[in-house]
Amino acid sequence: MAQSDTVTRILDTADVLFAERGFAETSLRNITSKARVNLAAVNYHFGSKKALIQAVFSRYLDPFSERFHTALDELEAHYQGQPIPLEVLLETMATTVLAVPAERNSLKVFMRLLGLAYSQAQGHLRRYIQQQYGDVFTRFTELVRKATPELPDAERFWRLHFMLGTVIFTLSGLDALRDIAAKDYQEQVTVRDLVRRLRPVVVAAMNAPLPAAVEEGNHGNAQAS
Amino acid sequence: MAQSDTVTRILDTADVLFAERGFAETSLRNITSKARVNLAAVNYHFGSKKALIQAVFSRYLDPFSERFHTALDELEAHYQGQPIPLEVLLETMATTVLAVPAERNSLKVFMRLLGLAYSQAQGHLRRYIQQQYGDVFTRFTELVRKATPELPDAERFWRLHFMLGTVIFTLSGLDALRDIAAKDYQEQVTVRDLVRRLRPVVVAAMNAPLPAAVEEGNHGNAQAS
DNA sequence: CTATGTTTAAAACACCTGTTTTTTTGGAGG
DNA sequence: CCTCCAAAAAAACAGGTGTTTTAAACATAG
Repeated sequence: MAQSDTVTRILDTADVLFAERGFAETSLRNITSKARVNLAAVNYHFGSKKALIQAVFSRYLDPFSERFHTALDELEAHYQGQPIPLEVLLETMATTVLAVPAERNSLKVFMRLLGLAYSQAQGHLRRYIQQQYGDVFTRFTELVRKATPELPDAERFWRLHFMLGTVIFTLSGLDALRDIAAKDYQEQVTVRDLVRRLRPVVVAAMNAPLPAAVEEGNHGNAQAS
Repeated sequence: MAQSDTVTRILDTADVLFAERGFAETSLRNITSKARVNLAAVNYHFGSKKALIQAVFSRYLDPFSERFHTALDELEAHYQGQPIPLEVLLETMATTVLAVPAERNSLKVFMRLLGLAYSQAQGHLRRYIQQQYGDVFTRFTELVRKATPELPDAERFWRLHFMLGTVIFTLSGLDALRDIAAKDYQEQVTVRDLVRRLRPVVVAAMNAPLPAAVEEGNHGNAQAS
């Protein structure tokens, strides 16, 4: 066996188990026993469980960040300062996202981690991601801004996050949704199929008409927080 | 103190903590100590932690289910067999969702609980919800079906869940998004404001053109699962 | 070969988990 | 008064958690 075969086996197993059961519900003993590796190996090689989770995370985000940067480089070179159409930008992002975990079937882990990063209340994971990979996202949103000049900044911000919610929710809860879909319709969906379905929806959502101006009157559904 | 003040205090504390940290990350000792209630009270009054989680859900879903049924009754009576417009259906749902947790500021809790129910892999919560409240959802989707007759069933199913993801992600992670939004734009958004922004986006997403038919060729982005 | 430093293995550690059992409390009805 | 019983409190239980320590195996350089 190779020198750091243990590290790889831990990462691969953790990857699968995190996706199946979540982070808190997956114990180190679960991981190490399934990976046929000693329990102490995790703390030896990674330092802590939290660091293991980040390592699993980096294995997705590092290649994604790199590939997405070069993909955007190519796009910008091709369009030479002209605004890149929204469809092209979205397509590029989808392609890059799907290309990263193509070898494993663990797009779900990627999405779940992303979802966690946002939903974690104290938000230290969010800040870590923002700090580590924020520049790619900033670059992307800037290109989206040029592609949709008619959209107010705040509106674009929210719509992008609306769509982020759609993608994260759908792909991270894919197994659950697949169960429901399989019961009602016979169809067995693939991720490719889902992306095909997402495309027109996202484009239409981004290009939706602007919301009506705010009314002053309270129509009976006030909500404090 | 009233007789079952303990029960209420447990429920109130539990749903705040569940929403903040998730189910697995929230211990009974966390709940009982913050609620200033004895640890054994949870198992005494609810039977188990799992039953407590379901009780927290019921406190939101029972009133929601009831109100939504009567709201749909009124709509059906008014439209007398004619298809109810999609905008009206969505507006009714939004109104009902916002009406339920109006007394507390816990729409976030509600949304986060729903999101957790979907993302929890083992899915016992999801099955409980489907079993307990499936009929309201089925009734609603049936009305949506009549409102969008041109949409294939599977397509409508997925688009409804896309939008569910948008709403759950946005409202459950509202604090995080508000933080980001407040930093980049000065604006301080309210839930009302967000619903106003969501409306045209959701409508446009549901009415988006159908996706292109599947191509046979592999364009280099195959994805196993 | 012997030393050296890295990786694995086994055991122990301190703590936290949900649940159960035992004990005490505090009012009702007879 | 006293019994009775639901509710609360305190304590114990059995098992699981992440992490650390101690000991053995291993490969590699001198």
